[in-house]
Amino acid sequence: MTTLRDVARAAGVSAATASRALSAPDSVSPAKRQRVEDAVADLGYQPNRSAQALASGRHQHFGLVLPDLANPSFAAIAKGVQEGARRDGYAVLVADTDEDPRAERAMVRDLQPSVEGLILCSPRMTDDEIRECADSGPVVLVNREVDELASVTFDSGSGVSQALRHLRALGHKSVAYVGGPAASWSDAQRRLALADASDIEVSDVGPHRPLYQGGVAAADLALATGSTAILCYNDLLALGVSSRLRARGLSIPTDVSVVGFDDISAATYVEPQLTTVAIPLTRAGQEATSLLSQVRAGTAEHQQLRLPVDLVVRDSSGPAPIS
Amino acid sequence: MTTLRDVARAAGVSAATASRALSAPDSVSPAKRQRVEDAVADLGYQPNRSAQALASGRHQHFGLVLPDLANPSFAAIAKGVQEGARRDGYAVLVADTDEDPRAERAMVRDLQPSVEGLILCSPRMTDDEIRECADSGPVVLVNREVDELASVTFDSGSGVSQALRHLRALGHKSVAYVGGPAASWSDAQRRLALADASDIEVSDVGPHRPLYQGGVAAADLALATGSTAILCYNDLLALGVSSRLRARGLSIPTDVSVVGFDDISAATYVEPQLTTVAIPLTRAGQEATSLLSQVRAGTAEHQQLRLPVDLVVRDSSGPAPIS
DNA sequence: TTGAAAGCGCTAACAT
DNA sequence: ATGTTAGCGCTTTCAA
Repeated sequence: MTTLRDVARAAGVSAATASRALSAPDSVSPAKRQRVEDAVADLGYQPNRSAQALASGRHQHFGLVLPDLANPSFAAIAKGVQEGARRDGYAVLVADTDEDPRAERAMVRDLQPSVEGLILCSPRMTDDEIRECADSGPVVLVNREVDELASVTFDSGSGVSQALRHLRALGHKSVAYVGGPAASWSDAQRRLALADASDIEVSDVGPHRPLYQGGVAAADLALATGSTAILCYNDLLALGVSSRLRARGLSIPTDVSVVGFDDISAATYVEPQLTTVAIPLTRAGQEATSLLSQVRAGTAEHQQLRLPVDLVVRDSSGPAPIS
Repeated sequence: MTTLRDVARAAGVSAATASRALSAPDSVSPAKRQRVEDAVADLGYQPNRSAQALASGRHQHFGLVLPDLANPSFAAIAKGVQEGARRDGYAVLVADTDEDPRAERAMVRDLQPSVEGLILCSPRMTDDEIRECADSGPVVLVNREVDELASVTFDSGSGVSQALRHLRALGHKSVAYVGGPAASWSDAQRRLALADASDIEVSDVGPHRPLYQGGVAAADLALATGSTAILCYNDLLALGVSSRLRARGLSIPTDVSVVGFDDISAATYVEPQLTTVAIPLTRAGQEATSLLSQVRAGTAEHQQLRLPVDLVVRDSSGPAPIS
């Protein structure tokens, strides 16, 4: 184990100078800086991160807490967080809560002491719990808004409107909404926008686990509403719905139109390709890290970023059947 | 910031006793232990991880380096690593290399000083580079084997054999192989098994990025070989191949059979559902953490775990067309 | 610009 | 079982 003292000794300078040569090169004479750099290379010196962290109070770690890494939407956000963090010189501690709010709370507590800031992705906790978390350290929310806290969200309202206008233009007069987790903020957002819809009848099919199997289960409920179109909380659900519908002998979009949310890549793997509201997941992850840096700097106490979303029309939506 | 000294003072004990009360409760009298626990609760004490790490040399962090978080196979492995690590009381630093071997090398170097061990998932580096990494700290490989290093892999050979037997039984006499990244160890393994095939003619369609688009591009090449079946390096590729084939007016499995590798969930979202070799991805992640613990303990220097795989027959494979 | 010195908060001998 | 003590390796005042 070669330490900074070894480097300093080899370079014939003090430990302090060696430290400075590495962290603030301009505050050291070129000659000594060079000697230090050479010594570092010679000895293959690797700074001890724990010691740096302890002495400086900075560990260059961000934490990311999300409900499910295997969910492509969250994976995409995680990827964005990665990129952003790396760009800013941070490493990312990832915690997967398996959609469990209790585990979420616990993991936040575990993580918080070892990171400089936390990104909570689609947290399932209550607002109050989230506020508690934010009291213990810098926090940025993704896909959720809580008063006074920094967050990156998506304009779900606009997404719902775009989807509804699209369906209305195709002649649909009724749409069933297959909801996501009851505790989901973005699901609530979507319901809000749905409630505003005046020119189309909306039937709520209730909450579902935001997974393919949930969609399979929801399909029959949605169909029973007599709606000619089905809007889903996310693509996984929409994929499940489509599959079950086809299994029941219905044709998409001839008999019923299906629209999802997220635009995960699997949306284009299926036949017919899924019409969906595209959400800039990866970008959200990147923005979240930038925001987190700002929150730490006190520059963006409670900035709420709302990213635009876009309806991507593919083949799963078509004219309403002539009744 | 409340420190252990504060807790000790509040509990009327020394810092050492407070420390012990928390890390080795049995080495402290029940009375004092209780007082310490109360003080911790009262003051809301959170240990400083950096200080613990510096003093003890253990930071309770594992590192996970993988090519692409957005790839469902790697996400599944990451999820397993998460679970395993958490079970063992470790947090996980994740680094996404974006399939870039250079980035991979750099990230390993960055990460290594801040973790107690590294899990390298499908590394794209050369064997020698990997050995270098292993010289700087405990390392476990996933989906790759290097002499003398601990690893968790899948029995690709058996997977290929199972797929080939299946196709052979269906009357296929020729199969095209759509390969993965040229630098991929598991791709090489599959090619090895393919070379052993005696009762079926194998055409190699060359390496491809292991993504849906790669499959779309590969489909025409595969078809041009005149094979009646196509085996793909992974499901993403198989999905892309299937899609392109359908677009060209071919029917699966009537005209051509398609078999993938991995059994990602999207394999069941599509029509026809994909016949594929199921790989215990999440389990591999868990096993990797266990192995890493053992490697650290010196208990499993170079254990090489090879997990069994299973052909899952669905609807994308069928009898060879009558020529 | 440089070095000496004082910790950061904790753990781990060691002595009791 | 408990307290005392001495660091872990680094950063960062403070003086020079």
